[in-house]
Amino acid sequence: MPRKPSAVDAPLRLDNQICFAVYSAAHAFNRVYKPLLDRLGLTYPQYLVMLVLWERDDVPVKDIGERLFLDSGTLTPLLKRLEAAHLVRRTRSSEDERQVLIALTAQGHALKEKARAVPQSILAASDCSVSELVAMKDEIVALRDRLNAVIGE
Amino acid sequence: MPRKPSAVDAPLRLDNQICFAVYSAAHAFNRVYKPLLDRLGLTYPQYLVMLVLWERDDVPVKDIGERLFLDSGTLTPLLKRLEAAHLVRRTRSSEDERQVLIALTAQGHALKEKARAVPQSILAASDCSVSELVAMKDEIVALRDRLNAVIGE
DNA sequence: TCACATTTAATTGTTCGCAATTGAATGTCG
DNA sequence: CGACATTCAATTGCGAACAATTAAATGTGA
Repeated sequence: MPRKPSAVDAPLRLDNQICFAVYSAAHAFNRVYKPLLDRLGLTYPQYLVMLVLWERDDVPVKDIGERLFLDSGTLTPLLKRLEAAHLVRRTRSSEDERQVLIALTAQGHALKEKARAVPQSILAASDCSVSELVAMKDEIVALRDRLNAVIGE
Repeated sequence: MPRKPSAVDAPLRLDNQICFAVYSAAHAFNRVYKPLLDRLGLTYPQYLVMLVLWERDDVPVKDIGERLFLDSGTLTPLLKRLEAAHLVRRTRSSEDERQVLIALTAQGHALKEKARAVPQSILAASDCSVSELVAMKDEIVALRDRLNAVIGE
């Protein structure tokens, strides 16, 4: 009969790590998105920033960062690349000169229409019902929020 | 009464993206792991490599890559850093000189004992029962595998 | 008003992650 | 055996991600 793997080692086994499940799923998503986003000329993090801006633009960098859990060290160069691609404009706020406001250009707004094809393709690749995906998403968000609550306490 | 948000925009809303749930959960995990792994002198991806090697070492780079879904472009420099930290040894296989075998040093083996404290802390931070976490992990792995199946077809 | 703390982006340096390419070793087929 | 393809690791270049620091603008309290 097959030898049972040591029980004391179970907590350190790779396949028992939920963090690795999440980590590897994130990379899998990235690889599925890649060819879709190439057509839009966006990377995946850039796509996330555009999602935020398509909901509401003319917002400070900080707001985008809070929404995506990213800091200026990540966002500043990313936003400069979006500016170089003529998708956004970066302007100092006149009320508070510490803030840099990010606004969509006409091109940036227009890209939203091309982007509508993306979620459909992702749904198809997930090979899963919408309701199942929504349930999973809610569970993962709840876990994420519990993890974030522990940070900095 | 509050205006209902446009239904056509729902698929592009950030909070409806399961990919963003996964992406942001992965970053949240990373932030929770950071202080724990700092004590071991490891980054999170380095920790994953060590988990693989603690199960079985003296394996080629390729095997580690298949296990973690990473390629040599990521692993080669990472393994060189682990070697510089005296946790692994990198040796060309004599049977097949294309392969580089990764073996743990005594220090690398010893670090496993210190690492046993990590999963407990993560479980506590998750604020969730083991059975719930296992169920979520299995769902996420199944989704990941479906996504990976779509890639390259 | 003035010293001081806080906020906001930007910058620097290190480590991933991946595409694309290279070069050496090995396999395969005529 | 010999041309050819394949495999494997390493390399290069670019774009995140984050810690730590900096600098400027703003807020606060004596």
